[in-house]
Amino acid sequence: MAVEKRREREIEEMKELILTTASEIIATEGLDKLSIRKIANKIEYSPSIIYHYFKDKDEIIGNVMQRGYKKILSAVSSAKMEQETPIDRVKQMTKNYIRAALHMPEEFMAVQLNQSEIALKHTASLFKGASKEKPALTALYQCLQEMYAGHDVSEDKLEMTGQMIVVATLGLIFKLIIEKDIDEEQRERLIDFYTEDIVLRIAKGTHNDNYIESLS
Amino acid sequence: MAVEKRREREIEEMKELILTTASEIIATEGLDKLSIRKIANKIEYSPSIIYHYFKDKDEIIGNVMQRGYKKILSAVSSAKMEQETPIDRVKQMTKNYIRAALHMPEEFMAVQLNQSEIALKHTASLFKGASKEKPALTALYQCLQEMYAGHDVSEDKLEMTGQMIVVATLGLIFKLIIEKDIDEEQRERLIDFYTEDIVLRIAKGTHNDNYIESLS
DNA sequence: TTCTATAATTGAACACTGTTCAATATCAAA
DNA sequence: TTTGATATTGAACAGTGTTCAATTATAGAA
Repeated sequence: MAVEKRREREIEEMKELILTTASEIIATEGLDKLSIRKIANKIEYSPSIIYHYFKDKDEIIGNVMQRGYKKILSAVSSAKMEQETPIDRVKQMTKNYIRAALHMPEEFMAVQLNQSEIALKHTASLFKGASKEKPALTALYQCLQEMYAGHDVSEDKLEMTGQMIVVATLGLIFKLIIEKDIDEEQRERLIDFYTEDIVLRIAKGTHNDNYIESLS
Repeated sequence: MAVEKRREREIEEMKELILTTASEIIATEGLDKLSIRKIANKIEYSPSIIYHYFKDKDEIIGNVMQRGYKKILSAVSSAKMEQETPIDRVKQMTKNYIRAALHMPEEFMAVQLNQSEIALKHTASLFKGASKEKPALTALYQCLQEMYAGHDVSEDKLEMTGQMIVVATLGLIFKLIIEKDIDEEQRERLIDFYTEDIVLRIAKGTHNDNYIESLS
C-alpha cells in the first residue's frame, strides 16, 4: 500500500518534470520550437515515455498554459483588496493583468489563442452570463456593479461593458506582445494611458452624463 | 523579346496559381493544415517547383495574408466618404473593419499574429508617429483630427486615442474569431454595442467634458 | 533542322515533427 | 524464484519544410 503512494508521487514528479521542462523550452525558445523529442532529450528519457504520462503534446501545452494563466489571474485578484474605490480597483486590476501577461508572453498568447477545453476554462468569455462563471470577469464585474450601485443601469449593459474592458485589454496586450521591438518609453506611455484613461472612458460610459461628472 | 514577356506572364500566373491554391486550403482546412506538398498535389506539380517561385512557405503565407488584408483595408476606407460626420465615419469604419475581418478569420489572425516584414507593412503599429504611415491608422486619425479641430487636444493624445481604438477593435475581433461557437444574436449585440457605444466612449474622451456634451 | 545554352521540373534525400506499438527491462508481491 | 504488472525503450509510420543533383523542355544560333 505504501508502495502505491510512492508510485503515485513518482508519477506526479515525472509529470512535473515534463511540464517544467516544457515550460523552460517555451520560455527560452518559444512555443513553436517545443517538441516531444526536445523534452525527452532534456529529461534524458526516450520520447515514447512522455505518452505514458500525457495523452499528447496538446495536453502538455494545455497544462503549461494553465499554470501560467493561474499566475496571471492571481495577480489580478490580488488587486481586489488593495485599492479603496471600485474605479481604482479596476485600474489596478487592469494594470496588474497587463504586467503579468507581458511577463509570460508565450504562455499568455497560447492560452488566449488556444480554444482547447483546458484553455476555455480559464479565458474570459463573451457568452451572455459569462461574468458569473469566468474568474477573469467576476472581479471586474463586481467593481462595475459597485460603481453603479443604486443607479439605473441594466445588468445586460453592465456585463457587456465589462466584456468590452476585457476585450480591449486583450487587444492591447496582444499588440504589445507582437510588436516586441517597440521602445520601452512608448510602451509605458501606452500602458499608462490605457489604464489611467481609456479603461475609465469605457467604464464610465454606462450611465447618464450627470453620473459621469460625479465620478470624475 | 516577346518570349520574355510571355515567360514573365507565365511566372506571374504560376505564382498566382500557387497563392490561390494556398488560399483555398487555408480557407477550407485552416492555416495549420497548409503544407507545401498539399499545394503541389492540388496544382499537379512536384513540391520542389514551389521553391522556384517562392523562397519558402512563409513567403507564400505572407503573400496570401497580404491579399486578404488589402480587402479588409479597402472595406474600411470605402466608408470614408459615405458618412457625413467624422463620428459616423469612425463608427462605419470600425463596423466595416470588424465585418471584413470576420469574413476572413484565418487570414486576419495570421496577418495580425505574424510579425514578419510583409505583415508589419500592413498591420497597425503602436510606434509613435505610426498614424501617418500605416493605412489602417491614417483614416481613423484624420477623423479624430476633424472631431477635435480647433480644440486644444495634443497631437500625442490624439494619436494614442486612435491607437487605442484600433487595439480595442483588434481585441474584440480576436475574441469573436476565437470563440467561434458564440450564438449569432449575442455576436451582433456585441458588435453593435462596441461600434455604437464603446468606440465613441474612447474617442470622445480626448477633450473636456463640455465638448463631450456638444458631441452627443 | 540540329545543336547549345538556359531555364523549368523532378525525385530522392535530409533532418525534422507527433505518435504508436511490440519488445524489453524493472520491480513489487506471491 | 517465479509471476504479473508496469515503466521504458527502439523502431517504425506518416507527415512536415527544404535542398540539390539530375532530368526534361524550350528558345535562339548555327
